[in-house]
Amino acid sequence: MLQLSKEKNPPNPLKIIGQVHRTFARLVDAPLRELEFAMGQIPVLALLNPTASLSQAELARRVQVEQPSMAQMLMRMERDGLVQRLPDPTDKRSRLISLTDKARHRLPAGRAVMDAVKDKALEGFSAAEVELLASLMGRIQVNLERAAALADDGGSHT
Amino acid sequence: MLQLSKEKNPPNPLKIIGQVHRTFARLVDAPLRELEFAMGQIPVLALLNPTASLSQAELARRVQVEQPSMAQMLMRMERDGLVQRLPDPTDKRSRLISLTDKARHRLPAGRAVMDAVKDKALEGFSAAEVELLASLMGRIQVNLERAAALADDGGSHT
DNA sequence: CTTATCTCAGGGCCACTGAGATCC
DNA sequence: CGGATCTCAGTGCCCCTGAGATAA
Repeated sequence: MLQLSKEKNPPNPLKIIGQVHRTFARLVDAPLRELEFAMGQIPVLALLNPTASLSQAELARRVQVEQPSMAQMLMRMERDGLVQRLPDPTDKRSRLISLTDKARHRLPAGRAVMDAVKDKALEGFSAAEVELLASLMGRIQVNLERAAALADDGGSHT
Repeated sequence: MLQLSKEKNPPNPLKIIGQVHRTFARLVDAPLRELEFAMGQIPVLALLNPTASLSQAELARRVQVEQPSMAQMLMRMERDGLVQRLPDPTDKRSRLISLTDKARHRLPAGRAVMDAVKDKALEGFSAAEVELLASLMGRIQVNLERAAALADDGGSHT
């Protein structure tokens, strides 16, 4: 049971990625909550910033979420006065989503929260290391998205 | 406003970490579901594997979750026949959690699912790159946990 | 009495599937 | 008609706080 050998288990980056994500989320949650933001909303807010008007379907595509998931999130955001949905003059099915003044004013503070925790996370990293990390993570994301695409339309043909 | 320059925005690894985590979760979710596992349960199963008996509080500490969160997760796992709670003979408050045969039998398959997607994610990575990535991520996790600890007990004394 | 363990109650977020209405 | 857009209804998972019961 001693296992003195220097833990030769191959390191598992995916595992640590999960932990980092959760810890980051926990740190960012409370301060964002005070701005009436939630972490998952930040990408949506960024897409609409400052005066863009996108449809629900378009937002879902960009954030890579199913449409009902996006609908639900926009409901919460509308409830909290962050976005408004205006009828699309060119397509009666669709409504165009845009930021409210409130969201526009608070978004910088939200970004600041995210950045502050990000900076803490990257403390002690050189610019080169940050770039290297981003590059490695980017490759992983590409790999996973390819696998996800295959699972979607390639998994059914047999 | 054109910003033709090749997006010189400093790369943000934390952002990509979130995306990777979500994509990974989506890929792993369906196959795990068939084994009646959920992704968040894997760490718990691993801690109990193969014949450990831990208390709810201990599990919560190890997985870094609040106790009621762990209680709820264990409820789902007990409902699905993955764990059992036996009275702790030495402490009448506590119950000791352990794996059922079913969970023990299926855990290897669950691990295989995780590993397969992990391998896809790391396709094209050299062993050195994997190790490097794990090391960088490990440093981030240390930084974030330090920040979390400060936020907990250091944030109240002023 | 203080502390630890667990339960109960309630809330919030994020994500999904399936079924339908409406409009292009 | 086929396809796109959005809504509605129902599920599931994971996480949290706050308030209590009970035992160490």
